[in-house]
Amino acid sequence: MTKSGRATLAQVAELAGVSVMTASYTYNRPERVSDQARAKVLAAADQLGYAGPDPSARSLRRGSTHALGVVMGEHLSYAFDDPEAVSFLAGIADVCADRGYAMTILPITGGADDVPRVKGAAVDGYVVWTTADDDPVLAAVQAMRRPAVVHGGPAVRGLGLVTVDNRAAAAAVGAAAFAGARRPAIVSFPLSRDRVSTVTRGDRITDVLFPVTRERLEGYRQAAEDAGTDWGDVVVGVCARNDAAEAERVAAALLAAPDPPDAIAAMSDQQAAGVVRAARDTGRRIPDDLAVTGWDDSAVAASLGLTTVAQSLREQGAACAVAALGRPRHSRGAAWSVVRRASTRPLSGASG
Amino acid sequence: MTKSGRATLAQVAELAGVSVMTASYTYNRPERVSDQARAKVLAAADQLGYAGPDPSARSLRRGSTHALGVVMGEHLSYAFDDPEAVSFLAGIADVCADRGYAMTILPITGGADDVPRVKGAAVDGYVVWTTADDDPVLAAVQAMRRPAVVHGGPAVRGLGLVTVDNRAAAAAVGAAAFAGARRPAIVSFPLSRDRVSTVTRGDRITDVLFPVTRERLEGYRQAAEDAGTDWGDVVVGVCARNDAAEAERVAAALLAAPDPPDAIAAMSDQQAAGVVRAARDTGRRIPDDLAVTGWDDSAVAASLGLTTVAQSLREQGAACAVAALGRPRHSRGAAWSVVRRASTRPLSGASG
DNA sequence: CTGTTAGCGCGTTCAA
DNA sequence: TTGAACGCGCTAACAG
Repeated sequence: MTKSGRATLAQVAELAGVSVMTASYTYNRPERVSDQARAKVLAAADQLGYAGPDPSARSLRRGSTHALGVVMGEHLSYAFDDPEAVSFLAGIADVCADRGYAMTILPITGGADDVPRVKGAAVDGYVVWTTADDDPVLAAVQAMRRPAVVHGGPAVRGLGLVTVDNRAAAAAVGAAAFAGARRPAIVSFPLSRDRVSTVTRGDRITDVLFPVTRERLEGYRQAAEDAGTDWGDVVVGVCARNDAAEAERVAAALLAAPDPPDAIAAMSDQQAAGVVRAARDTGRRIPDDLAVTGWDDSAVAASLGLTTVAQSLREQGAACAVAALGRPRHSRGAAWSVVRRASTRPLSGASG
Repeated sequence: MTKSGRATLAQVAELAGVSVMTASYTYNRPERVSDQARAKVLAAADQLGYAGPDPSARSLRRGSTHALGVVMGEHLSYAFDDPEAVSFLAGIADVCADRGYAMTILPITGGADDVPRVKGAAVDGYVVWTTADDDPVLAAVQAMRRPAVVHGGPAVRGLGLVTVDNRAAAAAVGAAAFAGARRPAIVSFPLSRDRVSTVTRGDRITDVLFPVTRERLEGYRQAAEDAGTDWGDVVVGVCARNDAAEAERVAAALLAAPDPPDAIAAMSDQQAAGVVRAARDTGRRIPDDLAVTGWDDSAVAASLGLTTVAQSLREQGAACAVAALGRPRHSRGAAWSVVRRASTRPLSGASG
């Protein structure tokens, strides 16, 4: 036994009276070892309480860990509070379980030691959940020179990217949200990692560092302008997180303003659910008094009858994992579609 | 560079014109190296594209990985479909993020190679999600001789255990479920890992290999007998998984029987939600025609007004992680309580 | 089928 | 403050 109380393969071999390689083969290529030798090795291992080759030593020797690193952005524990993030993880898990890879979720907290933590994890590749352009974790992943895929964005040189066309999807669902509306508004994800929550107007928004948020805002802007409203007249409630409760508060604030919106495009079904609650609390009917759209087509969208963007985070997670375990290819273009339900007004026939 | 295209610390040291240890100190104890030497090392590292010490080599040398292994039982991807399991993972994530540990979820599939997969993961300790007495993964974890904690059960020699007193909690919530009932029934988790779904009676159930299921059945049995019903007269619908849709089908079957139940105790709020749907579909009022109880006090319990057992899987996950990262102590006795809502009949004043 | 050699990349130890 | 040697535990490659 070593000082740590753990037996080594060499000790097992010695006790069994065989060479170390015979012992190693017993675990790695049992068919190449005589039954007799194998039995001796296993008996010795049993006697010493040897549980098999040490995984770290094996990884060092083999040059691969059989583990996929997952970087969930900001604070790790939030990932499990966001149902869409959980779907994404499920997709990764599907692939990992299938290929026998461990799924190593890296402990991001938003603090200064995120980078050493990412660099210190023994993994063969990385999947990075949507983050901001200036997230230092991206450079850390890039520096590791292993296969890596970013979900959502930003695009990073050398890393793969799996995402839907957020701008086009936002324009499409925004068209449904803002059809026949005179005062369109937006409930948005945060603009940058400092996650300040604020109410502003379209033309006062600059420096959006989360690419997903930026692209969706661009799509909504186009939809608003197509519907005849200036971007400067579109009120945007920016939330700190993707969360129904906060969206409800922000929506309540918007609806209490002197010139309240009659259509709100949110960035997730969670947020849209909060908007719906705020609308009901102020006695508004949906969609007549307020049209609402979400994003993701989750269970809550179906139950509330929300018009939304359907996409499969689970499939996207799986695609990320597959790419990160092989050659990452830039594969812009996950599937999406707009699901029209009763939370929006009918589109007017012609656009003129 | 090595053949794998990756620079080593030795190469960095050579290029920088310093010894390997100076380069190593640059990364591990920067304060012990002169600014000058450190600058040379970092410049060389930059030039070679060296991303820092190799995690596997470092783990081997240090004897620790800074990663916590998580074994989620059966098929890994189901874990993300069960909201309570996700809460549990969130609790583990809280602790891991706090202590800078990676959270390595091991790829269990229910197949023969689960054991090598568990033994092959480079982790410092294990948290094992509730499983069956005969799950070979338990012996594998035990053989690793590292700190390990089982959630729920079974109790394994040498491993910690974090759980509520399922028997007592089931007896308590069962008392609420079966108060004033003449034909109590149960919707149960699976009995063993083969997960057969079946409808049976209490006295025909033997060999329950999932200890959590077994203990809850014992508690429900006590509650049924206290309410004056023989265990042999209690119908038990066994589901293959913890899932609202399956519970709904099973409940529908129970309710369609000649002598249908007037009270159903389920084993999760998910299941109870399915039972509620089945009850509504057959025009039953709750609790007058059918009393229903769940377990977990999740969001759905509140929204449906379910009487249920409150426990915090998140806290239990955190407790498991803390124990698995330190000395595991047998700590039976996570907190629980019964939350009474409108899905059950009032308890009769006296018992007699 | 079994053994020998030679490291994988790093960090502790001890000496300078 | 820096350096040299050694081994963490294992396995690929090559004999025999």
